[in-house]
Amino acid sequence: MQDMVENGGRRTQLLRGVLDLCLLTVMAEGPAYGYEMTKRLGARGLSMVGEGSIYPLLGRLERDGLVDTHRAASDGGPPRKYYELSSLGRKALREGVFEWETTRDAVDAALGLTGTEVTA
Amino acid sequence: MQDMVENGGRRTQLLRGVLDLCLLTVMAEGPAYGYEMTKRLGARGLSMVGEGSIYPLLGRLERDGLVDTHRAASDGGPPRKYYELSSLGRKALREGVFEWETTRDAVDAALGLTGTEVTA
DNA sequence: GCGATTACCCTTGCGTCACAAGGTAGCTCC
DNA sequence: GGAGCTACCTTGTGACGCAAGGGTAATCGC
Repeated sequence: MQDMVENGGRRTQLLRGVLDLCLLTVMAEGPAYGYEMTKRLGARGLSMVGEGSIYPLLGRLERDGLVDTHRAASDGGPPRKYYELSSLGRKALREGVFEWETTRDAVDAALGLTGTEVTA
Repeated sequence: MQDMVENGGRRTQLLRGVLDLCLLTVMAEGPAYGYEMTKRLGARGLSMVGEGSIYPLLGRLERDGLVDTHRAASDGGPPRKYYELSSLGRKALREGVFEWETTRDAVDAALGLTGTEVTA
């Protein structure tokens, strides 16, 4: 039950406050539905983000007016609920990414990771 | 009461899972006491990390055996409680920083920030 | 002596949020 | 009819950053 503590407890914490941005980014490339987004996130390196994480999150985004939704039949299975960025969502994404970059750099500085890195 | 929502709600979330690493990093440069660390963190760009955030955290680090502590008189005020990395803490710091770097890069990728940046 | 200020410690309660687990519905293929 | 996939959603738990509030010791001005 607490295997998450053994596995990726820190990772879980580290994803806080960015998962919504990741989802918004995925949508920024076109409408998407929940089940699909878990896979897309996995393909981008966020391997372990499951449905239990994103559906509540998507609900919040919808409630806050950051996304518009519509349902459409799927070729095999229950109808899909597509999520799409609203203009408000686009703004939130821009601001959120900025906050991420700022905080990320501050953390890197605090951890003494500045400059020594990389970037390729 | 919810001004934190207006101020830095996301920032608060973004600091989750890294604040302990920041503290451990500060200690890695030598023993330090709580009150001082708030200032040192501020000097490193983590401006608004207050005592209410770090004392519970320090308690956790101590409980988990990542730091050793001792008290010593101060020149003016109540005695200071100095925190110092244990070897277990040094290990946790190394691993934690690695997890931070990994997750940070995955998030950057998910947000489409790869390569285009910077570093200066 | 006494209030104010500063350095320094700590606890309580709150709210957010990622996640595991569990549940439902529709379709296909055997 | 059941195995297996897609696809949706809810409930409960736990972690943890933080504001607020409280306490103690030294110093300074009066």
